[in-house]
Amino acid sequence: MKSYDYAYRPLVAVDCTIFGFRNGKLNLLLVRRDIEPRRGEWSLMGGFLQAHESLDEAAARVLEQRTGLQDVYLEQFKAFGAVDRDEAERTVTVGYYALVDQDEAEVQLSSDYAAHWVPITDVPPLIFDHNEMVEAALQRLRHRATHEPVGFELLPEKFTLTQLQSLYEAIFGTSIDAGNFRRRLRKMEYLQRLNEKDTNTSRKGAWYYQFVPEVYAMAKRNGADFLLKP
Amino acid sequence: MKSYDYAYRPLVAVDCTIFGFRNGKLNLLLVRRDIEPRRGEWSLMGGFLQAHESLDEAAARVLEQRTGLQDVYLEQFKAFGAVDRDEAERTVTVGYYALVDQDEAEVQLSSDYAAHWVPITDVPPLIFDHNEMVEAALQRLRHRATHEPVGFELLPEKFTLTQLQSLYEAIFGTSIDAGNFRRRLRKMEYLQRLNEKDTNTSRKGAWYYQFVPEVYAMAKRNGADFLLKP
DNA sequence: GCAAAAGTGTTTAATTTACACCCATGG
DNA sequence: CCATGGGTGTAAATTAAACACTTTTGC
Repeated sequence: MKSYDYAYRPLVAVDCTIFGFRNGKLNLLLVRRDIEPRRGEWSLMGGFLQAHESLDEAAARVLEQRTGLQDVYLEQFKAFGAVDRDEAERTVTVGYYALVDQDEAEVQLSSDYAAHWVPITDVPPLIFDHNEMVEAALQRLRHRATHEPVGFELLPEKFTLTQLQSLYEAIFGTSIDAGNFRRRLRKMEYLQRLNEKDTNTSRKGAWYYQFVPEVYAMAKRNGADFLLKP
Repeated sequence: MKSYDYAYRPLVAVDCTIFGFRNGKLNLLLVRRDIEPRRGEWSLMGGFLQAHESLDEAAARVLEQRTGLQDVYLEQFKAFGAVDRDEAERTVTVGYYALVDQDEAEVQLSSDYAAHWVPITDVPPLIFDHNEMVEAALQRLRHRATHEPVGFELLPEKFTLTQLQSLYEAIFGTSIDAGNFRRRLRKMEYLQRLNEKDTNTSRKGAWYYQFVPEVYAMAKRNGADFLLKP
């Protein structure tokens, strides 16, 4: 039974801004667009909403179809609805950003996806309003990363505090005092030090750490909250 | 020239969570729904996106058509896209919240709009996922109000510091130390004291203040930023 | 004069900041 | 033995929290 008798139905899409981290740089995963118009130009990964899925599910599906990645951190950040934003046909799109472990992602990414990582500091011109979307996604990521422990999604399971600092410096584009940064981390019981060192970058070796979601959940229930200002 | 050959086109709507402030209470403007299904039940103000307008424009139009209000603060906070959120037909809706001066709004609101203010602490069951939307809008308002000077949108042009404090207490549902609150405000040059007192609530009278956007814009360029934690 | 809201000041504790310093080790 | 990244400690400065205090004025 239909009660709404409106003719106007725009297309609805989702677009994913996919962040990765490697060698101290925050990166973005872009693809060459494979349909007209603008075939071959740089674009975020997107797709149209289907009848059987929610927006969140659509974003996860697009991500999996195009990269093979599952169970990644995904957050909606904004809907974009300018009349002419898509030159071919009116399309309202909902922007999501994803945080992936770039090392792991690389394994999944088969070459025919035509996907490429580019540093966030050097994003090429993208189709439509995608550059604007990237900017909005980054802003949201910055905010989320200061207030919630989502940064870990960009790192491997095991990471050193120096890596973590480097990540935050990349996200915020600033440099951080190592002493102060580490002191704050030391108070977070949900950051568990492992009995293993990373000896790749120094003679002394750096302890590996691990984020333990269960401990964080408990700390949160007790009123503690995550805060890492740049 | 159409390049996309997809059949699935959901309806796209916008819904407005309208906040007002009166007598120390943060309120929400609700309407009785005037179409089936769920005719007569409490609902946010919404409407369908039209061909010629952006999402932002649609939200402003819906607000004006239903309340007569123009030039109000409107911010998009989230898109909602669960498959069955609207029982009649698949509809993706984009949530906006509005901040209005309730005194001014009351003048505009003609009675046949069937609109009613209810305190945010006592929101009745709403249709579909509208209660969830209200919760999300409130969260966003709380965040915005701590980091940007948007609270003033809920007050008349001239207001006292006591009113401002009461507003923040209502937004956050906490009580605030008057001394500390005022000390922080004293440092904000863009809060200008007028040569006029409000004598309605005390024998001594309280100075009226005014928010001066130009001065704030300049302060912001110089790196100052607004911060009012609850 | 006194109640009650408006408004100021002061003391103490907690955080932040900047930096100096020690540690471990492969070459 | 020393250069280098890893890691700790601390003093000074800033900010936040709690609360005592003064001011004004209609009744």
